[in-house]
Amino acid sequence: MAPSRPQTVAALLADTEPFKRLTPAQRQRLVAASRERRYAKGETVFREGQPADAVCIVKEGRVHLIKFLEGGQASTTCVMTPGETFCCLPALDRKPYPADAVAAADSVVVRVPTEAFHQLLQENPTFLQDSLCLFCDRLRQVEQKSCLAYDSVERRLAQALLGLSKKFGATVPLTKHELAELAHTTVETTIRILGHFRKQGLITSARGSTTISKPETLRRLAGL
Amino acid sequence: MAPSRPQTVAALLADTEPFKRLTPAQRQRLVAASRERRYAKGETVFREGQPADAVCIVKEGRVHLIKFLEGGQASTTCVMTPGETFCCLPALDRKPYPADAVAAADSVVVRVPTEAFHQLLQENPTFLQDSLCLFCDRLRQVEQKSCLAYDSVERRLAQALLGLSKKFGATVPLTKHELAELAHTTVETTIRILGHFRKQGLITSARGSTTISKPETLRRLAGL
DNA sequence: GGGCGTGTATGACGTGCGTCACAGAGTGTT
DNA sequence: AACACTCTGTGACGCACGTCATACACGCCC
Repeated sequence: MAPSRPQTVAALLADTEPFKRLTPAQRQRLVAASRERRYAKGETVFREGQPADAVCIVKEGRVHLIKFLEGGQASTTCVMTPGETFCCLPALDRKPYPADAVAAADSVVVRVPTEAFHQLLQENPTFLQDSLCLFCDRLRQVEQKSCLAYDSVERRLAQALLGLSKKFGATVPLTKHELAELAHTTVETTIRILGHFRKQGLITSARGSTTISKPETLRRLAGL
Repeated sequence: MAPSRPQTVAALLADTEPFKRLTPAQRQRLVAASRERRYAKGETVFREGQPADAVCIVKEGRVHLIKFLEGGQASTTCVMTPGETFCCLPALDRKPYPADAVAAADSVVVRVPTEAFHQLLQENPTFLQDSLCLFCDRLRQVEQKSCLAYDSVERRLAQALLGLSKKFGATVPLTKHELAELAHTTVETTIRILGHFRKQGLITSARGSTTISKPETLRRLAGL
């Protein structure tokens, strides 16, 4: 069997936006051009400012998109899980990657060359339309999120947990440190506030994971 | 002369993104469908959640895009000046307006019906491409900005001033209250920090405006 | 076993900035 | 002139949260 396992990749694409509505033949063209790569935990997939040579899809593991603020403080803007596509933005406007991408666990990533993606955009108005809608959604999300930035840490943490539970289910496999980077705060504050949540019976917490026991109450607390 | 002054509107469109590269005939079609309206200071152009019936271009005055946070606190996300187009997002995905738009001064706004805009998108791949690029830029901007949210108020104010000076020149005609809403802070803190800037000779300030005297130093302070 | 790195936890301390209270200066309106 | 309203400015106070120090539990490697 070939190391790139093309049939599996095709199945992955068939199930992820914006590739869902492509014909099998079109998908096959992308698959043929794309390559699969394994990243060890902590390894960098790409860096902010690099020319964007590929659109990426997570196949296994977990990849974090990270921005570095003034003073070197890391802030993860997004947690990508299997089946999620990231950075089609550069494929549309051919500008560099807007953030760092780092494997937060041992991961497998499918890389579709920007060229192939872009060519398909030109040829296929439906694909263009779908990509566009994906983008509009993303823009709305980001605008929404930038409003939450001014909430209290308690709220941001509650929202981070709820967002992650959509991807992972009730138990979220992130360390407190990773949660802190997501909620733009420090580990200490994160631990303290999760402590409050625990005392209220909203969550239970273990080494490397925290599980939500009362999502409703947490949602109220998050202001949603 | 007709009250909508079509020839002036055409000239306006010819000079603003994403309409620049349209042919005069195509622009004329948009102009014919669009309407000009005057808004008094404080008047609402549209509200968040309303169906988006028009793409708007500021012709005179100043329009603020405003989000209301939990607790009713207003936060202006964007200051639109003459020649700027706002809310093409809903024209692309046909979803509601994502924010309130309020005239911050007596203003004149050209409203291009979403339908006309959308139809042109379908017919004209170049126009679609240009709109797309405008969007990608906007997405990058917003992502950038959402990082700045976690900076100190001092930095956010410095950045707000510098950003505004690109549109208005050295003297920025906003009240301290408006600056506060832009930097997501309170009037009191804004006044205090502008006070520091003034003592350092970076700015001078008057009723309803502040003028930047040392943009370089301010830029350093803003971390840019 | 003993070291070492990482994740979790808790306390003490300082501070940026929001909140409240008050006041003068400018502008418009009757 | 008198009043109301907005804009600007200053001081006092409190609190959420960042910073620093310390400690213990767990896994990994020699």
